[in-house]
Amino acid sequence: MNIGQAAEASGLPAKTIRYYEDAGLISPAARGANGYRRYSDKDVHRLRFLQRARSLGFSIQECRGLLSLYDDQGRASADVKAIARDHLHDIERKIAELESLRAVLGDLVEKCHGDDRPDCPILEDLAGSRRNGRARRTGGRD
Amino acid sequence: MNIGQAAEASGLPAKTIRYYEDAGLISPAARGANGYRRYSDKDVHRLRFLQRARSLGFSIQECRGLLSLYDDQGRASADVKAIARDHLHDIERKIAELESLRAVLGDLVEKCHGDDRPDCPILEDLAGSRRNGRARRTGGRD
DNA sequence: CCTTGACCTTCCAGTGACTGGAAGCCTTAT
DNA sequence: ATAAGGCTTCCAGTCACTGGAAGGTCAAGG
Repeated sequence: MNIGQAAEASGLPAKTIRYYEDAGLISPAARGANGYRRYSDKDVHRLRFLQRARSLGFSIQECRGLLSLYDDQGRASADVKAIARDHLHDIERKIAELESLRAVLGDLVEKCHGDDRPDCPILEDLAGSRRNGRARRTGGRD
Repeated sequence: MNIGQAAEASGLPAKTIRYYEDAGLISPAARGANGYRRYSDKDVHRLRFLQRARSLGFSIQECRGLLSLYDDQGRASADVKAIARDHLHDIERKIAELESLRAVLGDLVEKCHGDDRPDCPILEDLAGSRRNGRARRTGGRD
């Protein structure tokens, strides 16, 4: 099948499939006499693997690792688990960060009366007038 | 003061300050006879505003809006609140997405025994063998 | 006066993972 | 013949920086 069908079947845009080829995630597709890429069911299976892995938030690098383990019949499941667990921790860290942002922002949004008057606790916080309850940490970068 | 001091005082890297100037977030800094940028306390205050807003996850576009409201004495706090609330909703959407990922991944990680044998529920899931409890949706993009 | 080092300048390239678009070839149907 | 739709390549843009190269400036020390 051509790239369009492979895209349809895998759930990945054709552009993304070409990109994955460029990026070395998949080996260069076979070509027909007209120069079009041709995909087998096996290729599509691999593309779907990628689609699923990406939808779970694995990076391209992680997908590389997962695919190479998938191909390796002698793999240790511990290696797969390690990749997944690392990724899980990443996600948990991001959730924690976002929840802290949500707490602060939710607070500020709640405090702002949101009418046509100009005074606004949100701007006051941003401007660094720290005489509203919330403590301000210096530093504290990612 | 020079850009180094301004960076120190605002918590933003010098590179970022130059970038903000380029991006039109702040007006071009005054220059000394040597061509160095010079910053007043007022400039630093603005930089700190940006630092704080960015640390709350506001995009550059949103910072533009917040700054212009900050400058506008006749603003309506409702406009500030709208920006903040939109951003809050963004954050909440992201949290929800990540939590759903966490649920799936946590499940998979838990199921994988993680030893030196090759069979692995994580890879099975990615490969689309859907005979492990979890239902699979087709589509379901962002 | 010269050097060293820290600081500043500009400009260009790279990040991650695509996405959009231009310019042009291939195929099929009318 | 022509129009459509699909395919090809390549280039640029996204977002918010970040790193690095090449070079100018400044203060201190020998």
